[in-house]
Amino acid sequence: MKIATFNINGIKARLEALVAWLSEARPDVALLQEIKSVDQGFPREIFEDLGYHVETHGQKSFNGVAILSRLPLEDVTRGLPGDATDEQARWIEATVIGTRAVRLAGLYLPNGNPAPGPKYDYKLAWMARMQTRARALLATEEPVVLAGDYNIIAQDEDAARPEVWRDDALALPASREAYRRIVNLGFTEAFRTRHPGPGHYSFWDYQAGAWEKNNGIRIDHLLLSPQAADLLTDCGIDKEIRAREKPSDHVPVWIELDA
DNA sequence: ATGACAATCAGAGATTGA
Repeated sequence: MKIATFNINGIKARLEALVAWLSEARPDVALLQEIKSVDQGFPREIFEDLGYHVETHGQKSFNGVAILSRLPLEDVTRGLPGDATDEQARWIEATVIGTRAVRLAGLYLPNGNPAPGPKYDYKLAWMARMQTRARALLATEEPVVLAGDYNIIAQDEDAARPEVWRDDALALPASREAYRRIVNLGFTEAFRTRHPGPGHYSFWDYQAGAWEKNNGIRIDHLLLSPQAADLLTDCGIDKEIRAREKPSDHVPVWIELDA
């Protein structure tokens, strides 16, 4: 079972690029972030025609997450628990049924800039809520994958120029600590089990020739419960699609599970 | 210190992103 996470930065703007990547990479499941569309505006028929089930949790203009799956999905839930007043669409869960069932969460973690400030407070509060939900999912002792745009540079080696991120919400000590509190519940960060060391990125800014200079950061992650980590056979980043026409500023990160 | 660049909504330019 191949599971990918991809911040597409707008479904309308990314339709052609997304369809092309799906046709080549052929993930069984694609967890999408920043669809920037309401549910009714998501072009679900295009993906259904490609053989995907489509589940969305959208919002007008901003945010929005979706799951595309060639395998059946069950028990779909929308929204991160813990704050009934939170109207931002950043979390969707579903159980995908392969040779065994895997619980998936697709997430778009708040950016948090500028820090300090209300947006940063929201980011840290959101991460505390995510920690609570992650603990509950771990307690099921089933394969669980938490995948998405974490907006977290976990270590300096995850940035080409770590010094410019030092005071940024993506890399501040409090951000990294909040991320580690989630990981340290007992998750395995999939990419680092296969690819240690610097120079691996999942985002390159549109500005100032960041792609051409390989001035990237690695902020898209897949966290695996112990039962999911047991099933991991491969992990990678589809870096090359960043060089195509009209790309997202993020690229897909994927895992292969024996499930 | 600012803006670069892109997407959205709207129909200009503000807002958001990372």
